[in-house]
Amino acid sequence: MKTLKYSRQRESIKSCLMGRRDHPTADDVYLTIRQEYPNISLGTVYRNLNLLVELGEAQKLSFGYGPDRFDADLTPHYHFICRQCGRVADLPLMPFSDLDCKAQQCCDGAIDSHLIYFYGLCKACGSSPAEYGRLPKDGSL
Amino acid sequence: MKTLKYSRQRESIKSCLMGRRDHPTADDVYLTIRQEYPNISLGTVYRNLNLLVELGEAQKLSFGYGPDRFDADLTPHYHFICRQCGRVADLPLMPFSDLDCKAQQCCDGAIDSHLIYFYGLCKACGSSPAEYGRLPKDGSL
DNA sequence: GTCCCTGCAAATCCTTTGCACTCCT
DNA sequence: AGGAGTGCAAAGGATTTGCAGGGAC
Repeated sequence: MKTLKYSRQRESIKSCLMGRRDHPTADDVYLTIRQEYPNISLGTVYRNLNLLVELGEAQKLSFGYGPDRFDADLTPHYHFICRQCGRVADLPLMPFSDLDCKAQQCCDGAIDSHLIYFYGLCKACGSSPAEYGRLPKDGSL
Repeated sequence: MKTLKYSRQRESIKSCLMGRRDHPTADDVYLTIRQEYPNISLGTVYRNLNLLVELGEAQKLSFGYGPDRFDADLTPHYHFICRQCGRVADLPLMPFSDLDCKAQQCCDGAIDSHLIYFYGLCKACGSSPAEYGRLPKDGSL
């Protein structure tokens, strides 16, 4: 088992992530941290974000559109993803505290957590559905 | 709006996906289809899998470990992912038919579906947790 | 004939990794 | 001193895309 050693960069990444309610990508975090530590590298950001996830201090959100997002908000909440513009929004309600227990009953392994993603069209996109529902190619996630 | 035109490849990809209960990656599908159409290209497989998803005839599963998976089983069921070995298993129970409605109440957009991922350690991995819970580097997903 | 679809290869995007060096402890 | 963490750059993996030719309608 490895021993964790303090690093300013990790501390900064952690507090950056905890301080925002949007769902930043690794690159978003990188751009922010760079204001304080201009020499930090994207690799370091990835390494530390992954570490935070492994330590259970953050969640990684992968919902199928664009790069992964990170979320330090560990209170029960779920996410809504717009199929068209890719926007990610919190859904504050529904603390399904017994969901893991229910799932456990039909599962061989030991469940410790779950993630729920809701998909649809956000208000802005609902009136103008794209062909096939394809996402735009620009980075407007 | 584009008009769809028939193609043998798309038909084969679709029936391949509908015929299997595992959760194949694009490459898995590619390797299978190649037995029937040795000249098919991976790009075509990706194009058609994405098309099937856009048409609502398949789901793309992105849960944060390894490449995306595809699933043509649209009946209500959720997935369990082993944090250590990356195995993906169906959880047959829990048809939360009212979940979208509940979520709709705290959401601006128009929800049309949801995906639930349960995480934990599968039976085989449960007895030997990895350091930090890191996944193995080999492709054993 | 027109336009969609394909195969191929190159390009792109995201993420991880090797290495030499630095910073904690 | 020892070893974990960093910056940099290169590598890696997954997915998309441009283009010329082939197939559906």
